[in-house]
Amino acid sequence: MRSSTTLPIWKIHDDILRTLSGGNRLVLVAPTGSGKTTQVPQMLLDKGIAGAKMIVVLQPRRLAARTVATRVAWEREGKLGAEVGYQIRFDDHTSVGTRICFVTEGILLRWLQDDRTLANIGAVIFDEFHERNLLSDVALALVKHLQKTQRPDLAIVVMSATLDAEPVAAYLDGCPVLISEGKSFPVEVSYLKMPDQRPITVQAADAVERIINDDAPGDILVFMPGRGEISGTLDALRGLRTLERVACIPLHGELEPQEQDRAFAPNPLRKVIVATNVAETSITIDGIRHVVDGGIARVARYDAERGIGTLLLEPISWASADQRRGRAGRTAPGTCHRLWTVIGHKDREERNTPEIQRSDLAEVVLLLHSLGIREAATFDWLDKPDLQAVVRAERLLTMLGALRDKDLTSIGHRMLRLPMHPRYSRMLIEASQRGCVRDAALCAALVSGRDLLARLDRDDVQTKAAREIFEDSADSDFITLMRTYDFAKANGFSFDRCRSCGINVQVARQVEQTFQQILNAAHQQHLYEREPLPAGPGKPFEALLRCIMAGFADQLAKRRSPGKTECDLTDQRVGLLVRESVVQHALFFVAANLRETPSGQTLLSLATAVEPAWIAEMFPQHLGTSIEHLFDAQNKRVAAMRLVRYRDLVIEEKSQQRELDPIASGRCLAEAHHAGAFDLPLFDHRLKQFIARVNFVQSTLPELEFAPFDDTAVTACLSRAFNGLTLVKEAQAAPLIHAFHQHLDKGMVGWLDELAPLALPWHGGGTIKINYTSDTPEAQVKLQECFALKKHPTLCEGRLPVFLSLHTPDGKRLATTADWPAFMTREWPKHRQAVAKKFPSVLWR
DNA sequence: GAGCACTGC
Repeated sequence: MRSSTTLPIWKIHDDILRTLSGGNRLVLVAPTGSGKTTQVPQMLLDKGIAGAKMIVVLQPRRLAARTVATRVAWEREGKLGAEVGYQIRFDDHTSVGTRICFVTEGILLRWLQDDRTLANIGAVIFDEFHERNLLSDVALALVKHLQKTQRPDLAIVVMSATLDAEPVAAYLDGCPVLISEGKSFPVEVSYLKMPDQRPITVQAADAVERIINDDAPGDILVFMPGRGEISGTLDALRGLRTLERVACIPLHGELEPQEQDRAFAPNPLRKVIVATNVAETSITIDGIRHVVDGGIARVARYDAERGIGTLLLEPISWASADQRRGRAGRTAPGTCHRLWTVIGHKDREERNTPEIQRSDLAEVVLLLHSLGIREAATFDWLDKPDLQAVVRAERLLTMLGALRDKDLTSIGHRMLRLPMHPRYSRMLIEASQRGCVRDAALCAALVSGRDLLARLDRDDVQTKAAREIFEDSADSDFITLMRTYDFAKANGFSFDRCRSCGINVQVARQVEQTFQQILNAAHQQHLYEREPLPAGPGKPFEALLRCIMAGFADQLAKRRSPGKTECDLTDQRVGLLVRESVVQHALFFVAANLRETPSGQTLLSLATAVEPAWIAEMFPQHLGTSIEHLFDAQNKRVAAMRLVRYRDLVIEEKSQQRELDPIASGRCLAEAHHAGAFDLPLFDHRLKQFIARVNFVQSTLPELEFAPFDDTAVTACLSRAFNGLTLVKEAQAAPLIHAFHQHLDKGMVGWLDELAPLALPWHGGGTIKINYTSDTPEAQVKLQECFALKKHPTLCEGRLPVFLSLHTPDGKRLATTADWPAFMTREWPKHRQAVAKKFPSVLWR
């Protein structure tokens, strides 16, 4: 055996084994360089912790699973795949004798479906758990559940590189926590002295310049949120004011492997690597001594309310910043330059939002159902998912036919055996009915990984032209992808031929593998038996288009007008079809991809043209027909329409003027008026006074129970007035007051005249008019006529005074009063002299 | 008139 007992983790070797001999759970905090990944599984094996069973080590990435397994097999001087093996997608290096097996998270979840008790596994080790991936959270929850129910002998070890172990330990019912040293070097952290408003790219280039001019040796790693910012930083680095020449290298996930290799390869010049989050977790580069941290990252979030994903620029958490800092101390002491202030640091989140709280949960909820867990929302999670997200997942699974009343259906059972999102597995099941399994499997494979086609630069006409040969159908963007794959395959996945069309060869190869795997799985599920249906009179690919619709019917979009990209979706959602889509003309399509931009627009992509009739055939339960009266603004009239809706989205409308309903038509006109579609000249002062008087009496004497007028009541009265009418012209000529009187109970109109009369008797046998349409009832009176008043005039049986607006003989308002006698004694003396002087001909008291 | 980090069966 090639012993590695000098690694720091060996210092707690005895503690680890004592804990696991006495109990079945352990949380192990061990930073990078401790040797935990390679050593802990061997310790468990040599001590016999798992008995004769297998020790499984969960890895978040395929590459890590393979390299670590290789390393451990070498240390134990065995052949890879014998005592020590690994299994990842497309690659199984295990045998009956395998005792330590490194697997990716998806593999363990597959195993769980094949054997709910994991009968041949004695210990599960969760490595890099601090990353909090969706599937590792799910796996831990399920393994804990299993341990508590059928497998108390199963050992669980959660390994985390950060000290933040308390929540996991508490989740595992307060299990022991052991802490190991790492083998890393101190990293000196510095912050901005004050906030800097310049672009982050420029700031980063400045920081790089300072490091170089300080004569601090070693390579530099710069963190940026995305490709745009990376190239911006590289541009800024070209203006570097240093004597030393450096090699500036971009690094992000979309690069071809050989391009990524530049970051690892030795370089005669000092390397300045400008990277996305890949360099935070997935990729480790030796020799980095300095980190420049822009402090922001693109984070995927999921709006469960609307079922739309977003990619947001967000400040990174403390946990992320610490992880990034650590990248500078792997081989020697280093420095970390944070492009934010100490104050700004305090405002940041402590840790990242676990992926389970920002994901579409359809696949997870389906998996849980298959394991007999019907209530995903209240399951025993480390961090609970959003209830809305669970509800949405269940709704989707129900639409897809995988669940019925929360029970797994036979369709659901078959969907579970297919390694893909339930939308696509549903599509495959549909394909088996329509004889296009091959095409559907290819479509699923095409979207299973990274993008097959690289994003086009705005001005890259050459690639754009080369790509147009793939766009031979305007019916689906999937067909374009299929053509692209055909091309790559026909050209033997040649790097050069593919790249000139912007095809990512690596992805194309992966698609080929995925495609074969899916076909095999489909075959095992007997999804391959039906003969292709004879091609009907429909479109080419019609069967496939229908299958795609089966998976995405809830993302049906209706173009607002031909040639435009604005679309209406169900649930009042609105979206824009992306420009690159080939589906630029179809009135209806389903979008396999919905996402929201930071500016709040919903973008629809991966579109497939569909016919409304297909929806009617496939989802009759979501269809509703109704005669509705719609206001036709153009012709200024009511139109009776027969509407067919898929959920709330109108997919068919037909004029049905003969079935016009007089009451509905009147209501439609009234509502159109309320929405401001036309004016009503007969909605005059008299009517407004009537409404105001009723409301006035109601608020002053509520015990009389006058029915007040709000918007709804007004619209109801207008509906009555417009009963049987269809044209705006008719509505405008219709008498209204009677319909408003009917709003009150019989006899109340007369009563109203007493309580809130239109006019009050006045000095010398005349009357004064009362205006009720302002806040309080008010009358304009001549000041000199008021001197005859004994009492202030009132309304509502003396309950409220009329506001008297007192006017001088020239018509100007002098004052307002609700209490004339008081005005006479207190206010009038102040005005008297000036008024008398101005109007000497009047006799003033 | 517009846009995108990273994984995994």
